[in-house]
Amino acid sequence: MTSGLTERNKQRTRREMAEAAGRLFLERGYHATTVQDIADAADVSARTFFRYFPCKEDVITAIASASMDDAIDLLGGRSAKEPLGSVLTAMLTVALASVSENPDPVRAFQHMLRDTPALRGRWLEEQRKSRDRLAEALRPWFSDDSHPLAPHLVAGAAMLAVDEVITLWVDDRSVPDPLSLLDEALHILNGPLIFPGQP
Amino acid sequence: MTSGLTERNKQRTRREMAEAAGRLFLERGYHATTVQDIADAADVSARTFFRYFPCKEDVITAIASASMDDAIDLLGGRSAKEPLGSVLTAMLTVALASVSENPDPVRAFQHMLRDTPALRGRWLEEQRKSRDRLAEALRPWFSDDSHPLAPHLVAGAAMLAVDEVITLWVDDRSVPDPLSLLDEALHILNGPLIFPGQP
DNA sequence: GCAGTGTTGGCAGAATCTGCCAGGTTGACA
DNA sequence: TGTCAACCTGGCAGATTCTGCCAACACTGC
Repeated sequence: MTSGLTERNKQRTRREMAEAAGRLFLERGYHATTVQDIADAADVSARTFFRYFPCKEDVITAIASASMDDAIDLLGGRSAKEPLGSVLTAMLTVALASVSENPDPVRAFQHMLRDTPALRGRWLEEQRKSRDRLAEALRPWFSDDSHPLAPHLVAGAAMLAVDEVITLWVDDRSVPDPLSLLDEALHILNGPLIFPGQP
Repeated sequence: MTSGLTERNKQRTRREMAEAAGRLFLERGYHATTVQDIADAADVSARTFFRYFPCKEDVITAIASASMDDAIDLLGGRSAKEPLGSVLTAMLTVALASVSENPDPVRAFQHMLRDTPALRGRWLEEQRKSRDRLAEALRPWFSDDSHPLAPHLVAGAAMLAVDEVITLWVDDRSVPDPLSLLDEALHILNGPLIFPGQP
């Protein structure tokens, strides 16, 4: 059963390890945190850690996927008759919600990511997976005779906008509101950006 | 001296290690290849390997950066008076050159990458760095009063097109020519893709 | 309750990565 | 050409990451 005690215990253990890892990485850095430290903080053995995550780096993906998953799930409840632009902006607003709500922890986390190549790679890979899932979720908004790359390009453009907005926002404290910046980015992407003369 | 014997020996050692690693990864897989194997194939000690690359995964970046670097360097010799579209297509043609010229090794390498999360992360990180370098190289094509995100979004869109084209090409052997597919992707990105109604 | 399945912990061992030092090679100068 | 300083290399010890194995325990379904 998916709602049995065993399953709930596993989810709890997984969540506790991910939270402990995120906290310890922020406190003392990735390399200064051993798997034993994370296991101790989550009150399990180091051997159990590797049963939940293939390697130490992978614990970051449990954190990375969470935010985007909520946003992508939102598309399932939307009708394909709504304009693509509305559902995209609604989804990206959800994706940026945690950024607007508690900016300081997000900034610290992004700085930690930037300074840790081992984690950055996994983070980017998780982003890449979210891009593919988003493309799949957007398929109902495209007709059968549209180009096979179209959903992937739209999904990629959306993820690109979020990525660049966050990148700018993390280092520039004068950026007032990530959401309005995102809106500007989306409208630039919507215009003729490769061949400026040809609309 | 940058042209001394010592420097040339170092470059040769680095190249031999990268080539040996790429060959061994393809032959027997990433995890089945130890650093000792790579060092033996390049005729150095394992200790020396870690003097050239911070970790085993990083040997892949020496291969990843090469292709895009040539393409981006091409922008330095172009005038900012040329249309953005022309220089972008010229650059991306260079970037896809090795794909068109020897497709089979590139396909095998991409499959190996896809099946090896540890390498995929580093590959994506190198792609992300190339994106930033490309955005910087594109700056002359943007006026001072254009949006600060504009070069980054154009660079990101270009890299996105290449990425999705290669992803489709790797698995679908019916794709005739990656270059014409790239052209289609660029024109889709150039159109109103987020808000289809508003050009 | 009881058998069956699945999860956990501990241990041994391989592989990755680092600090350290001794020995050899290279490059600059006389 | 000879000498010295700087650098590169190899080897070793040790910490950490990650895996295979087995026994003990907890949960599930009857």
